[in-house]
Amino acid sequence: MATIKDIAQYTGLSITTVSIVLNGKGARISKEAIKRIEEAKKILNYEPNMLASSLRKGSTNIIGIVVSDLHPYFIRLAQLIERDIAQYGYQVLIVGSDESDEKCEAMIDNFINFRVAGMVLAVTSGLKQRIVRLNKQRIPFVMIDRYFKGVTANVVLLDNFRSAYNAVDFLIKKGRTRIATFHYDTQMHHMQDRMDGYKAALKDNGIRFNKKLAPTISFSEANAIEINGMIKEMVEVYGADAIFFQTNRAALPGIDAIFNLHYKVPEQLAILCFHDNDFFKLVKPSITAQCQPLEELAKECVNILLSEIKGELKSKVRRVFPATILNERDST
Amino acid sequence: MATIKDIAQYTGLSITTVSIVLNGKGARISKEAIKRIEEAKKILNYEPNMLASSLRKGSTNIIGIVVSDLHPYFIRLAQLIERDIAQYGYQVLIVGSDESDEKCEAMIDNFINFRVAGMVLAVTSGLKQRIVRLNKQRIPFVMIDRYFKGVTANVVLLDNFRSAYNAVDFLIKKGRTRIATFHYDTQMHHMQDRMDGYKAALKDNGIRFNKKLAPTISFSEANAIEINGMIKEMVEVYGADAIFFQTNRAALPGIDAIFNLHYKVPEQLAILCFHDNDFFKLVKPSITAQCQPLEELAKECVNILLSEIKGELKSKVRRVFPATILNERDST
DNA sequence: ATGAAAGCGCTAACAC
DNA sequence: GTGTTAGCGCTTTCAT
Repeated sequence: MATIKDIAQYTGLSITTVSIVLNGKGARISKEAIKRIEEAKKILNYEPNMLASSLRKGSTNIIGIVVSDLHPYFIRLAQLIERDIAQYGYQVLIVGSDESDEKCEAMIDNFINFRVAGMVLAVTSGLKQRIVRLNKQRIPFVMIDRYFKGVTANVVLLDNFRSAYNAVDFLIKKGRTRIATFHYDTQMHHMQDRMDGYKAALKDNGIRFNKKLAPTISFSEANAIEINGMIKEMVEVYGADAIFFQTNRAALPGIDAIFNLHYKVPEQLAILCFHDNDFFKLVKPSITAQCQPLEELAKECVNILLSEIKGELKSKVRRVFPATILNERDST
Repeated sequence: MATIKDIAQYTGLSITTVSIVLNGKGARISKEAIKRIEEAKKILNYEPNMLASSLRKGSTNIIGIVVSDLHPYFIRLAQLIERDIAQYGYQVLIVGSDESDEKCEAMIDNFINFRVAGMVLAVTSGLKQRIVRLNKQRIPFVMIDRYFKGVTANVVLLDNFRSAYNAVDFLIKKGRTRIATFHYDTQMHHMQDRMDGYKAALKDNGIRFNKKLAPTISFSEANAIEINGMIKEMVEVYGADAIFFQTNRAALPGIDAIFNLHYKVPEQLAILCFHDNDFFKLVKPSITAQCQPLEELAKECVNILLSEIKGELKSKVRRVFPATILNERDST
């Protein structure tokens, strides 16, 4: 593949001149030289080698995003981040770890090895030590949605406690008293916050927390058969009159189960999901869900990242975004 | 950030020795040296610089995937490709062009600038010349799903003609005679193939093609209001008794419209989609859709890419995958 | 078993 | 306006 050296030889100019022109800093170079260089570039099918230029410059213009899963929520977030940060000349690359600690860590390492300018991380639960080490490595990064207690780092997240609280409170105000949910077998604080919000809303409304209405399931995978059985038990044995799905990974098989069991929604059983989805308005009855302030999350990520890259950030930032609005539909 | 030079200084060994050990080729290096190097690596928080090593080696281990849109179909495909090609030591990076020619071309350029080992491309319609140039640049790549007539390149795709043919034939066998669809305003051959399959199935069953039942809409964006109006006209003016959605971008607002218009599905109007979606079985009535041989597509992509990278491919390959199976549900 | 040195393609400080 | 040169961090050939 052609190099600037080839262009220099072809045009009879020096490497420097070629480099200056190719980088658009050709103000002080003669029109004649510029023309010849542009011509040679086309003819030789020149493609700049970012490995070389980034190595030399000591940095890339890439922002690496590692998310736990490539679901629509994170894809959308990445697109918003991309849109915002493109103005500053950065490109965005997104990878998904499938909730695997090993993959997540490997992906972070890969980004570092490629000397990305910064990272946005929605990490898996086992990454605490890696995040601590990231700080030592002085690499600009922002955690998103997920964080670790006792670890100082920039973090941007939803108010998971408040969102869950509001959701459950909403159901109670609608007259529901036996609100079921799934408890996830994870150490991730964002999930614990949601569970705490659920419990707090019950308590503030004088309803006792009932463990039978919050059975534990796997966070990283949804076993449809297991979920089906649990829902049947919640409703038929423990009299659940509403289900609050904290994740869509469980909501999809869950809603499928509810429909197959032919419970009357919302009369017998109300449904409310933490995250919205395009299809929730298509389903009959349509599903009530919360909608997240993704734009603000993205904007804040970009702000923090840019300050961190420029070295303007004196101390780490923690931003929590207000509880989410409810898209009320037929299921509640 | 620490370099191998730092490790060399710290351990008192040479750069060469450190490099050999860090690359796991330390068979001929003393245990003692290896131990000291591993230790220094931890203490100094060393991270290899891929920019430098790739520059030196002349290649990266990255496979770049550019897709027209980050929807579930391509995400899934990318995951399958990743799984298959990881065994050969490659990593996968996926980006979406949002059906924009400029972004698509810029993303390909970026990958080339980073000297990816190969690319998988589902390009936008204006990229014909760029693909021609890619061939000249001798970069290993495989086109997927989308291709250009008259351009020699590796391509792996669904049998779009056959799939559409089978879908429409299926509807006819079910007794439908006035099958509507949307015609897309794009030059992409994969879409034209689908349209041709639609027409051929009608013809083979003795049904005349009716332009009123195949109005033209934008390929890259779905205007819900426009689609709503068109469906109303198809059904109420031109008596459509079935709709074949060739893309899910149109299917989502389309199905929404059908439900809102309260047509009886499938009695009055049958629905069939080219691509499946997790939610199609949740919707009432559930939506019949085709399912694509994604595993095979991914596997073939990987095979071709690996051969191309190794330089084993004598001539370009074109692989068309058999018509897709139908997931029959309540909407037909 | 270990080291010296060249060079991958590029940028930038400096010289003319 | 244009050229010379050093060096980014690494791998690899060739010595020792």
